[in-house]
Amino acid sequence: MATIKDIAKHAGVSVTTVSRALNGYSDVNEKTREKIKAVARELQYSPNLLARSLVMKKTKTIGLLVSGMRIEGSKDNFTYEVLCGINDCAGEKGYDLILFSTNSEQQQQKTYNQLCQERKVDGVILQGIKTDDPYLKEVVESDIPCVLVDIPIESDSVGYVTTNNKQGAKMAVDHLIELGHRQIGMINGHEQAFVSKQRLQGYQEALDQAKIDYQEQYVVNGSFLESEAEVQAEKLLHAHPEITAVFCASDLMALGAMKAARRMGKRIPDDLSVAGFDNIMLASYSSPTLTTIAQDRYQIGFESAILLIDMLEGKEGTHKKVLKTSLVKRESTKLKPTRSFSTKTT
Amino acid sequence: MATIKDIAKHAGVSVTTVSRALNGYSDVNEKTREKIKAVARELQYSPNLLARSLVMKKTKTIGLLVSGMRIEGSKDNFTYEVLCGINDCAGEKGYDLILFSTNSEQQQQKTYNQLCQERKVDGVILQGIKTDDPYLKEVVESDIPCVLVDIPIESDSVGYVTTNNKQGAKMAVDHLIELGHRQIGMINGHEQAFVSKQRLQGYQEALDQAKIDYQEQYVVNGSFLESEAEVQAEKLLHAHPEITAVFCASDLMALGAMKAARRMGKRIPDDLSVAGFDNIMLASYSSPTLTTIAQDRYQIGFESAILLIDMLEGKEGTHKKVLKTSLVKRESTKLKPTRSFSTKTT
DNA sequence: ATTACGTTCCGAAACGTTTTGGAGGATTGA
DNA sequence: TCAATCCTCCAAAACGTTTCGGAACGTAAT
Repeated sequence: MATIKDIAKHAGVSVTTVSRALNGYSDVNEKTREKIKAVARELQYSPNLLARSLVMKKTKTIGLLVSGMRIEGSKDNFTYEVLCGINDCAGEKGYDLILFSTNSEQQQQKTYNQLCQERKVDGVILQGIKTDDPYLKEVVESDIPCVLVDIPIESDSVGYVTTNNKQGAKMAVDHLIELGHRQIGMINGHEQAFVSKQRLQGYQEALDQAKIDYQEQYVVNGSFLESEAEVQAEKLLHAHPEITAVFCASDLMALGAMKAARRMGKRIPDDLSVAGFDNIMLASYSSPTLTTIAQDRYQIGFESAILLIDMLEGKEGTHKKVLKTSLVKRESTKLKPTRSFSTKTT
Repeated sequence: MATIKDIAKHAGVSVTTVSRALNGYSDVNEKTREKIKAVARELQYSPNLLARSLVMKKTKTIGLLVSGMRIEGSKDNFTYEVLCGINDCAGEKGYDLILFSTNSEQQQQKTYNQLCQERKVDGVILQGIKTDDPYLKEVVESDIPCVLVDIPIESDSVGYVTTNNKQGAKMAVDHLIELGHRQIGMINGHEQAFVSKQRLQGYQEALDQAKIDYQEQYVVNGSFLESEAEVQAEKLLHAHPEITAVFCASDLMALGAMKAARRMGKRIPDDLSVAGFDNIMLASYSSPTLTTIAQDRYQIGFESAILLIDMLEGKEGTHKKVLKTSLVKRESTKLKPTRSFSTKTT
């Protein structure tokens, strides 16, 4: 409630002096600075950031544009964990987060630029948008600094953070190959996701390296949905009963695939090995527990915030960060059964 | 970039007229209004909300003070799902959300009032704070409109949304009693949570109604943590081997309890029935799947936002909302085994 | 005595809006 | 014809900051 004017009046100085005193400028006598600080404390003064931002043209605010802020996101926790990372980093560096709800109609009504300019955010982090999202084009054309999660686009004003999806996928498939599998299916996400392309590349590279021919019909799309993966897996396994292992581009889809397999009377991992991607919470609670590629969603968020804030504060350097993955071996993958009775698990 | 002044210049009118035209006032000729709108479109004008808020003393922004915004929150998804609800409702009503990071040091450095006054939020929703949190006192003393999640405090400027915890707990225990159990333990949360008190009341009421004596030593605290619940459950079951069923104040703790029981050689549900509270994702994926009390976290968030916005817009009426729960029967609870071989499941 | 400089302060403009209190002209009613 | 009313429009103040340019004064150097 108390403004800088009130302080000026009480302390018998000008508003200029109050402002400069409170902001630590050197051209104010220490005596009067103390006096001013005392008055400020007494009046419970807290600066009006709106007014400050208006003149400074900085809001110390970063916008968060999340496309998948829905309740279904509860299964994997991608959005939430990324958010935690962003929040922690932003908090450390003195930035506040403002959430843009971009659900349904709003998306059409206000353009990306309008959203950002109205609220005057210093920069933006975008998560969960698809490659064909109308926002994406706006983002790269706009000159508002922004960081994309899982979309590899880089320019003066846009950077990105992602996991090394190709390497991760390759690790998963390598693991299946090591276990003796040669007929390995893949359940991918959808065309509108960069990560899908990259994970497919990793899958192909692993096969290639093991001198296994890539078979297009071994790869189906499950839209990153458990239910859709279930039906696609069933189709796939029916059409190609020779498949003994399947790599899924997400854990959720792996759970769907396991459901399908079980319904078809295939035991996991004895008849079919399944590997996922993400290492979500459920992966360690499902039965059997799921072998998967771990990606650190919290760190993705944290690094995104670091990257953005570095950009905002004019630090030079590359605007991208690619995080490592790791293989988490659990129960859902196993040595391929051979005619000789070798059924030892790894 | 373009301001109201630019539009005024281009359209040959005053800024007053531009403002009034764009905001739909009636004292501007339709012809000139159209002209102004056209110019605004052409210049890609978007209003500076900072400036507007400064003079209007409304920011159309609601603050979100979340205490448990940590990565562990990934297991139950309380925070995330509440957030989704808030976000959706706020989006519908034209409010944006600003996240206050209140981690560690920040908490001491800035008071609740400072946080809110600086950013000039219209109102606040608080989630995950404990009854002994320093913020809580500030909240009730402050006159900034706010809504508390799961803390039943009501006044002119503060309201709350919560689940009917007592009723929910009673339903769970009623269910166990119906299954024939008489020795029923409880693993509660901790003293700093209102919900713990309420769930304990529900437990007691159910026992009371079934004419079962309440035994203090049958109730232990697991701090809402899976690990802590595991050790407390083990102690409890060791000390009182006659217990055949246990009601846990959260699903996470129920999972911990099941782990403990299994390690002690008790089969679930054959030797021990376990019921939880929350109906988190994991409850339907664990094995055995968990009988639990469902509470709608999304709706908690949604209703919180409704309540707050109603308060902000001056709607009269009560400032509280208590949501219903429902019992979800799954595999972890079963008829108490009797001497006669009746082991039919419900 | 004059100049130069350092310290400490302040007035006023600026940021981009909304809103108050009218002004000017056209229309209407008597 | 005069007054009242309506329709359009506008100048200026206000919101709470920061910052530019300089003022006032004292001290040190010449």
